[in-house]
Amino acid sequence: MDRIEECISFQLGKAYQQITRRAREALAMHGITPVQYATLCVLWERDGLSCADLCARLILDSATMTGIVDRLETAGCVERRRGPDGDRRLSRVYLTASGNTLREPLQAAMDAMNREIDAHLGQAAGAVRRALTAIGASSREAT
Amino acid sequence: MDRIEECISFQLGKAYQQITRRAREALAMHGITPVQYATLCVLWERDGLSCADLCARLILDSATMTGIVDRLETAGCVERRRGPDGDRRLSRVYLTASGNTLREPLQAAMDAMNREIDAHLGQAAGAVRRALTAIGASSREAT
DNA sequence: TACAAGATACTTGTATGCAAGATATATGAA
DNA sequence: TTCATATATCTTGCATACAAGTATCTTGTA
Repeated sequence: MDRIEECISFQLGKAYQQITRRAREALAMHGITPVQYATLCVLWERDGLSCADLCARLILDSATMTGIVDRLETAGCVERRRGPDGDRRLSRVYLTASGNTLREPLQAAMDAMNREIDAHLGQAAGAVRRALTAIGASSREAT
Repeated sequence: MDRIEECISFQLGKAYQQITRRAREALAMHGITPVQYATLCVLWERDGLSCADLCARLILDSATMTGIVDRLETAGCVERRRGPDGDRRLSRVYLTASGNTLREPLQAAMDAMNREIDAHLGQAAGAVRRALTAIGASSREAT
């Protein structure tokens, strides 16, 4: 394990870097970043989630989530609402009309990219997906 | 591809996030970050490289490299030297005694982690490594 | 030689990502 | 009721990561 290029942690990081770069380019014309897309994705599936819900789903720190929602709100894609009735600590995140309009083009772009990666992997795609999911889940419950 | 968890780009990102977290914990006692370790790794193999050499090897932006070398220099692991003889644009990065002392414990910690990941992947390790390397290399030359 | 073009490192601005802590709110026990 | 504790979000500080631009130096060419 002398050369850094032979470390699986390095290989994983560079693969991630490359995919992120391509996603950034694919989404740039809409002014959305990859992480912002992931956040919108969860909201398209179920609107009005709290920041804590989004953090759990996207496996992100609450400090990171605050900034992401801040920028999505500034961009006019979502808005925070703190219900005067419910728990006033919670700030629920709701899609705006603009946020919903982005769904079709963004999902089309990202689906195309993900399909391309799968095609690139060929028969190994299933094994790679299982391996990545296993690594991602490993010892997260042990924390 | 409705749920973000099913996108390979998301799975890749979360696997990377998990590995980075473990590497950060393994290196924290030495005050070194994962990227700083990768930089030292390259220098242990060949000392006195320029920033451009390090950028090419680690596939990083020169702006990122400046900050990493800054912090390694502040930590006393390396020092920059601009030869009065050679190309004065170049600033070569040299390991200090302290930087060399870190080699054994850091490589031991990271080798153990990488072996653990490989063991976790089992028979799929080879295919996963090849897939990650292929993704990492894809269309980088096309830029 | 003198200048255009390229290379090298650095700076600035923005966006994650996490650690640590602050603030406001809710909830349970005494 | 009242206070300790827990929760949800936000703030601050630091470390990547990249885009865009700057300053300095080198080199090829007229």
